[in-house]
Amino acid sequence: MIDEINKEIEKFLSSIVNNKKNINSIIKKCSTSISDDLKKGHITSNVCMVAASILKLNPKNLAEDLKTRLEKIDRFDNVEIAGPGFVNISLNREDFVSTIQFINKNKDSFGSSAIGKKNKVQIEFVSANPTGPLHVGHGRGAAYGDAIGRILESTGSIVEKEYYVNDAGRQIDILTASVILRLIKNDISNYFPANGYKGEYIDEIGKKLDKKVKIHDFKSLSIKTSEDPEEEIDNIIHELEKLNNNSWNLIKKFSLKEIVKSIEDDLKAFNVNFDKWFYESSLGKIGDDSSDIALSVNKLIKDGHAYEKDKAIWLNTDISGDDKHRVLVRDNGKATYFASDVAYHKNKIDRGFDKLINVWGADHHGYIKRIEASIENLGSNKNKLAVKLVQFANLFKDGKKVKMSTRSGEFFTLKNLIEDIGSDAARFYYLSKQADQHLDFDLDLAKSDSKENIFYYIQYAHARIVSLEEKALDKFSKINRNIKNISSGNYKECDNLIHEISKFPDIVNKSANTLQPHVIIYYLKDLSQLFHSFYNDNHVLSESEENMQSILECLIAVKQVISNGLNLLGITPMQKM
RNA sequence: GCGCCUGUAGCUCAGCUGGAUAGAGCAACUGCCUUCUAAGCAGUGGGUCAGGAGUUCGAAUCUCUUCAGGCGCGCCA
Repeated sequence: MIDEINKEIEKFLSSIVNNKKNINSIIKKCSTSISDDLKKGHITSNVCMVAASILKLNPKNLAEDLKTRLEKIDRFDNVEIAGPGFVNISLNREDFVSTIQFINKNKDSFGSSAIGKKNKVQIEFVSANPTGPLHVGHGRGAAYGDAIGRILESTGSIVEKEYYVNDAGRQIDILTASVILRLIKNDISNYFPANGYKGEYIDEIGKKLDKKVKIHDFKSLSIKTSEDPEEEIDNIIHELEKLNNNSWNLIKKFSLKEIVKSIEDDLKAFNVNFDKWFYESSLGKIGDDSSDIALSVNKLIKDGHAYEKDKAIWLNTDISGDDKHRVLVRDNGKATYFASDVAYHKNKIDRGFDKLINVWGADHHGYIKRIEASIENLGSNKNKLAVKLVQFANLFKDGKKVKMSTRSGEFFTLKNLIEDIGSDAARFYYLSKQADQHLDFDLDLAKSDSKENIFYYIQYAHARIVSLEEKALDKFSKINRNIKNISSGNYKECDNLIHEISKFPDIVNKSANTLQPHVIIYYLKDLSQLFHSFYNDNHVLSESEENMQSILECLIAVKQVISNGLNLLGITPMQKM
């Protein structure tokens, strides 16, 4: 329908403007869309105001001309000029109402589109270090990355979701040392380094360890304490590796596997599934010329973007406006984490994605420019990469902020959260605010049974419709669904609802274009509000059979839209409450 | 010091590719359950959109600036 109007607008513009360029810039700037409120007609356009400002003409005169053109089309009931020059169009009733049948015919696919043009999009998210369970901070990134994955997929992109496992760094050595030290703690008088991982999960891993792994050798560990805790733990790692290299490697491999598995399980419980788990270690070592990491660094050197200085290798990041050059290979010959990341991004680009989306914690924003520089320097376009920052979420319980400290091993894990309020409510609240802004996550609110709890407010609308359907079937045993009485105008109480559900595809597209799932939440809240209001004003089951046939057809469409919206957020609609 | 983000009703937030009277929920006050789920509905009050300047037919939205808050600025990961 809007396409048809747009065509008419184009015809109109070419009848008053000669300059093709002007026409295009007007079309690009103006918007013709479903009106926010029925008082403004079904469809509204600001094209006359935009055209007026570019052409230096009077917007109201333009609107008059456009109005006379549009009035000739009999699918429109009424065309009005409002405010400074808006053109508001009312469709004829049959067209307006037809959206109900359209929804009920398309069911789950209503709202989906092809605007993604089958572009291959890769979303990398969570990617928490595999050194312990996911905590509530990771949950937000998980909910966000997964939701935009679903939204992009439904709007026609081909999405691959990936978790980057940092298994190559020093953190994994610390993890391994922590497991061993806990296992032999009685033999070395309970010693434990300040920077080791202390959570219970460390003991759990130890308990599961295969009996064939010999920990006996480690008992002879001599501890060199140090002022610098980093140095101290490095010494311990070095000693342990020396005592029994074979067992060290086995324990390391096992610990990593256990943690990755537990992360995967937690994410599954959170309704988040990855297509690929990419291991940093698969990028190889800098000393191996055939490894991804060496190939990347060598290419950068060869192309003149990286250079040696003070025995280290630096990347020139000027191209992205980074404030200084960054080290790829340290003066001791070891590659930095950044070098791995450069290789990883090269790997992603080589896999042929049209778009890369990185979901990062907001504390990494200083890292964006150097990655962009590396992408440009590797001969690709930095616009292929979109980094979406996710701010930390503060957790509130009993009105108080929950303190979290990774160091002490005391933190609210994602698993705790899911057990406490459920995966659906957790996802909902994570997504209820723009991702790059601070979120206060109120656990009490998420469990409360008031209207303030929007999660239940929306679910309640869905459940109420399910219940109405059942009750109506009980009453009439069979319902011949049709929209005759709505279509004829005999029954108009649903009009607000019909108008609202017709907005849904636009909302999904907006959410996809801006990568903001929260617009769907706010939309669902508005739709639910209209439904609850309708529900209170109209006693559906006491309507005539003919009215009820139409009403149910409409409410089933409303239910479908709520369900589709929730599904895009990875949330299961409730059938009953 | 530099960079990024934020400042909208008492509170928590929408609205921000410029557009019609700036919206919701909570809190306060007032109504609505012998009928479909009251986890609901209807109503009242509440705003110099942090301050200032600019761009224009039009600014919460764009630009500059001041103030306030958050975060980041390693040969850590």
